[in-house]
Amino acid sequence: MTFDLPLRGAGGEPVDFHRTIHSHGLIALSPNDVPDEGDSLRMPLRLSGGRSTVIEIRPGAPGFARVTASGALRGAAVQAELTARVRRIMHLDGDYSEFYRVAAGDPELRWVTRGAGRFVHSATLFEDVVKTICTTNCTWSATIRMTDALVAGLGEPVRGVRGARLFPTPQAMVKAGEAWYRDVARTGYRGAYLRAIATSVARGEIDLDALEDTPPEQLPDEALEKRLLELPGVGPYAAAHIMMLMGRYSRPVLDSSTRPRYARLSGRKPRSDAAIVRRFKPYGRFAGLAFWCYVTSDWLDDNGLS
DNA sequence: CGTCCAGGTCTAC
DNA sequence: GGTAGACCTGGACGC
Repeated sequence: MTFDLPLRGAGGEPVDFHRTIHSHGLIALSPNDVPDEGDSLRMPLRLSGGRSTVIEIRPGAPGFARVTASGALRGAAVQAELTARVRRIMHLDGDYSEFYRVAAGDPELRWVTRGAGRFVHSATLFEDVVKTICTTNCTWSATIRMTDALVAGLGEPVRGVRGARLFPTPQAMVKAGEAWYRDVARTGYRGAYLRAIATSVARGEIDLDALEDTPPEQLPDEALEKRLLELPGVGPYAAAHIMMLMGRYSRPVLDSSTRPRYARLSGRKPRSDAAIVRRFKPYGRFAGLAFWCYVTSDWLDDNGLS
């Protein structure tokens, strides 16, 4: 099944496909992929009715994304489901016009107004939480190794697509057992965190999807952060990171990668976290996103200060 | 071969 | 509420 999706935000703002799928590195982790030299996004999805597919999202006609889903999928209901999934993955229901309004007056971030800054979500928030844990206190190569092991060992195959697997369900991650995390996935001390989180989700003790679907008016960022910090292995860095992946952009992701990046790109000596927070204060609920765009502005080579 | 540390967090003061 | 020390792992270093 193939269909096109208009690339517009909820506020009518532009969405730059390329900048969106390169918003952060997490999206290239297994089982997702950014093939074709980074021009498309491939992602296995579990669908309703026990079906699964691998979708590929690529640039379509100007202003559109082209979505292709593997397998014998037919009918309006499936297309509606896929549309909803892709809208969530690309966060098309988010309104970034306020972010762009502030950025337009910021010479160092004016480039984002062309449609940058939208965070790509994984198939489920659970997947993004697990992957975030796998980024803590280790190198990126270790993150890749651990997520590869989780998918290869516990992910269900996608029928009809050779080699494709879904990200493991919470249930599968509970079932794996302590020894598997230690000896096979080699997740180190993170294994206990991953199992505990998977158990909470599987038992329904925490409903990540409900957290994501609750609007900020009902669940402000402060309260959301508090809930996330209750998860074992989730501290200030991980909470901010997960919140970004939920479209909650108030918290800057401060870690050993972004702090030096900020120092280098701003051409100033390393500054305190408080100074960073001050710099992006004008962005309000988008302060964390502004910081993220700032420290990743050299990821794509054509982001001159236009 | 030993030490250090990477996209931190937890626990114990 | 703020701050040392421990913590799995494995790649990068210095010796």
